[in-house]
Amino acid sequence: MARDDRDVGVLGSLVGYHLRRASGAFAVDFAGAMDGTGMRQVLFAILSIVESRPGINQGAVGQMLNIKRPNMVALINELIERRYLERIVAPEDKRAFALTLTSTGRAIIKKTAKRIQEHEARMLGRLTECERQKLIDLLARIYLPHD
Amino acid sequence: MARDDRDVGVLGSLVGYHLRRASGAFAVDFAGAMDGTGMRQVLFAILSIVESRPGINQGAVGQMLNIKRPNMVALINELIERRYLERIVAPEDKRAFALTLTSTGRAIIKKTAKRIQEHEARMLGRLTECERQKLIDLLARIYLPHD
DNA sequence: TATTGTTATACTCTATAACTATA
DNA sequence: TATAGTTATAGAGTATAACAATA
Repeated sequence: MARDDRDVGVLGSLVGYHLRRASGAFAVDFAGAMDGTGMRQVLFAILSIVESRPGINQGAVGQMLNIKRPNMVALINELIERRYLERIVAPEDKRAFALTLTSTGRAIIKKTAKRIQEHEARMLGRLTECERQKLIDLLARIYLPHD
Repeated sequence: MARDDRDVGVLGSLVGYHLRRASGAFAVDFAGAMDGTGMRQVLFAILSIVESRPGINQGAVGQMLNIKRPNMVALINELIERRYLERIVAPEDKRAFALTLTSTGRAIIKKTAKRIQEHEARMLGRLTECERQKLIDLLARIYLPHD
């Protein structure tokens, strides 16, 4: 039973509510961890995908992250302006841009990844490693299409 | 191991990323479930708390939901204009408003709560009841202050 | 015709500073 | 002086429609 001063009514039985709160808490702590770097959750996500899939185009990145194409434009421009990404016209499709990390981009990933690991450890301090794994498994089964 | 066409790099090992995606998926499906009602996650959350704690003031609601006081103003106004909430000057503190549900407010909760349960069942179709409980437990341990 | 990236636009959510009225 | 609510405002995030260049 919830402590009386935390009782939120029927809300407390809804997974969607707790997801929203936990996700918000992560976002706030993430922003704090990135203080002074200009890094944001969505920018790190894009960089991570390009690192893993060099030459990918921005539409494909957006699809993987569920970001609409018009909203990708400013995000990619921002990463280009910061010299984290390079874009060249894709040889096999002149409509698309092939994205790759610059050395500056690799450096910012390395720098921020360390802080992000600390941030994760801070947020998950009351979970065992087993629970952490189970949490990722449960979350992925919520939002990923089934196999 | 992630299917190759879903590989997002280091991102995939971060709880914060999966939380963000799962929370986003819930938000989208919630909005669809509320189609035509004008209900939103944050409005339902406020109504649920007022239902559970009649006479509460808006600052206290905001604290429970982690909503800044300036941002509460428009939300409460919206709920008042829709006749879901009433506010009276709190007898014991003339600065504050005591919030209570109207009969219309109780009706919209009843109507939407049914659809929200269906929405939750849809989103959690691949989790057992045990996993659903465990998920709430893990999420609450992430964002709630420890006892 | 369909797709990639783009522009323009609008709405929601979130955050801070400064005000008012009460305490 | 501190607190409850308010106003004004600005930055993110997110959504749709329409366009140019290319497929």
